[in-house]
Amino acid sequence: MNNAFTTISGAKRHNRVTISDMAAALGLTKSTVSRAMNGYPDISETTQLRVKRMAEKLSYQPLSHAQAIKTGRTRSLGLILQLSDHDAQRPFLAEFLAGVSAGAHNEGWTLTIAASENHEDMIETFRVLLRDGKADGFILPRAMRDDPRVRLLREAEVPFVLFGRQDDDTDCAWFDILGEDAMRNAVMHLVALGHTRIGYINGGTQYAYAGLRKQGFLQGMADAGLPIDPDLIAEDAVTIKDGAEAASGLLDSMHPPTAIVCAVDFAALGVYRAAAERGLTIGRDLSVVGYDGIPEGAHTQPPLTTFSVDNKSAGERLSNILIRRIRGEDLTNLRETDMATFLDRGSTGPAPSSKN
Amino acid sequence: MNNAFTTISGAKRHNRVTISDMAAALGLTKSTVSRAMNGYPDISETTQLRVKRMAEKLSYQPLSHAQAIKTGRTRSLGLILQLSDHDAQRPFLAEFLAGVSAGAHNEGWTLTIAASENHEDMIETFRVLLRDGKADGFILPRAMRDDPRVRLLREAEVPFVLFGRQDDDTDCAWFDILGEDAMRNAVMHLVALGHTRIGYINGGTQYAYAGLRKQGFLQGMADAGLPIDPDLIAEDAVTIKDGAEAASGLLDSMHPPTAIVCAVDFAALGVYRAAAERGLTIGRDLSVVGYDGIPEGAHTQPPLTTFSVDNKSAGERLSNILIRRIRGEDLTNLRETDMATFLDRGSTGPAPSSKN
DNA sequence: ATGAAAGCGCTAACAG
DNA sequence: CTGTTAGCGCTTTCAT
Repeated sequence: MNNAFTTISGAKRHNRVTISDMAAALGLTKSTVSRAMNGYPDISETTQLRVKRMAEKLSYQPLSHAQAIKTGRTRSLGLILQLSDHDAQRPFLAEFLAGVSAGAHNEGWTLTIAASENHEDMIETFRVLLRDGKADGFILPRAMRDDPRVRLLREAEVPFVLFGRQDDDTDCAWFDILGEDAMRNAVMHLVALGHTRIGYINGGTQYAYAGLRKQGFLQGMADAGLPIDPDLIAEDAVTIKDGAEAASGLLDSMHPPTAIVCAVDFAALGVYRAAAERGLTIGRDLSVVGYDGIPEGAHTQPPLTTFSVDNKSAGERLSNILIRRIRGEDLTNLRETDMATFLDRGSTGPAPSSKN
Repeated sequence: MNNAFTTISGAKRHNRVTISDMAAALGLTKSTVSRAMNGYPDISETTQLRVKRMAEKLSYQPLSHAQAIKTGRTRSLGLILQLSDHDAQRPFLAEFLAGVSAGAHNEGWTLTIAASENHEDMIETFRVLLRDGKADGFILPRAMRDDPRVRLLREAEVPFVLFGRQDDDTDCAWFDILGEDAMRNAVMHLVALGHTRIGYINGGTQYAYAGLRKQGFLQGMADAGLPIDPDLIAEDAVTIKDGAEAASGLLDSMHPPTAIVCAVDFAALGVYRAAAERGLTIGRDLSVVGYDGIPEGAHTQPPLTTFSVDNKSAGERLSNILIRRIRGEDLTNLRETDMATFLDRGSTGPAPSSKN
């Protein structure tokens, strides 16, 4: 261990300002400084201020590891990415991470991430991160209807926050986008254009969002007084391929739809593929609405109408909620939501040729 | 601070096995255990083994914060994502993270990531992470020809490893994919099919890869004895839009190419768009080769011929290199490379109609 | 309202 | 080779 790097990347590289420096500079003891920094009520207002000003001046920031050794907390958020998931997760990952990271950074926290290949792997990763105190709490993206991560963390009494909902969300803080509203609005939009035969391609059924979005679609149809044709509803499409297959089913049915609503953006891209194979022109023979996570620039053919989601601000809000929970606020029943943004790229009514 | 969560997520949640437990169980002192665990040579083979066995048995793992307080190192890799970058970074991010994370995890390390919006932001983030000892070293993705991050870390004497090359790579450990070979092979492949007018759309010029890949293309042309037509070479295309614009230029030139090689996959998708606008059928009127980062499932129209990159194993190797550097190995001049994988999806020779 | 003192889990001189 | 001792930077009783 006695080589160049040991010293270089070793301990007291840049003589950091420590709590002792603070104490000396202020003529107080370390313990007073500590309590003042942590806002204990038994320290006088005056001292609190004096200490905090000095911290500012000397740019003193308690070393999180040193704190962690006593408190067990390290000011770090954990995020475990599940990669066995379908590709759909990928396009918005960067934005989402940017948000989470920003939210953490603003409060002086950091983000520890790990990727897991499968379920056992994931559980194991959680355990290691917790055992070694690498994360004080977790952000759980892509909530599943009955999420095993939730069971695990609930039982371990570790703070967490969900991106998405739960069938049973007691004691869960969550944030979600109201995809059901988007789906309902999609229907209304298409109905206003004159469509009456509207298909629906749902997303991954193990996820909470699928049930909700489907409800939104059904609600929209009901609101418009349109009947539901089971032949025009497909489930569980999360990739382009899935979407293409589902769309093929709908388009080849006895009575094909003039418009298709997709719960997942990738599925919408699949609809394009299926339509092309059948010589159908999107925007004339068929209208497509996609719920959007794919960043604008990554689209070859963006759905004509889309509901885009601000994944970055979602990440930021999730960070904030989690940090507050870890700090001790009782947010076990916090529910926050955001709307997807409507974005029309020129969808049209049903083609005159379509005879329904 | 005195509420439910303080205790819950607080310190000695699960009574961890400490070095004292080890010492007691072994009838040794903490210091001996410590040195044995760290493989100091002044501890007898026998003891080393005894200690390590016991660690295994009790599943003792030194608490990284506690170590960090003395050593300054926390067994954590840093990764700062630059988001102002173009979208191209996004599709392979998940795979890349999976790799980095796996590489870290295998050695018992963790991954701390942060996102930065712009350059100042990034520098600031580096400083904070270093000052607070949140990362022992950094992985720098998307190496630029003359990378400011490299200057910063070199000067601060902090270990790092580059994904990509440097104009001046003295004292830099790096790993890179041989994109230049892929480009050269792309040309040879097209030439073998009978193409002679081959266009080239290069990637972001500030990145090291652009110069290299272009060289590879030129080399391929030279090897084939084909002349270079400057009209058939475009620069700096990293998005679909860029690619479409560049392709438009080439296709509308006096003497359009029968095939186009793209340094960046997104640009290849742009070529598809431009071709479609001109009524050209890919695979008949025009062949396209793309250097691939877009995961298979995320393609609407994958380039006919592609060189796909294993971003996951790249991440893994980068982790490993960095960890070894941090541990003190002198790898300042390590250069590792990998090949892109050739993947033909049925590209064809020039259309008979094209008269050149 | 503040200080003194002990200790968190670990490493690292210095002895012997 | 191993034990003794002294911290690292911070928090936290317990006094005062």
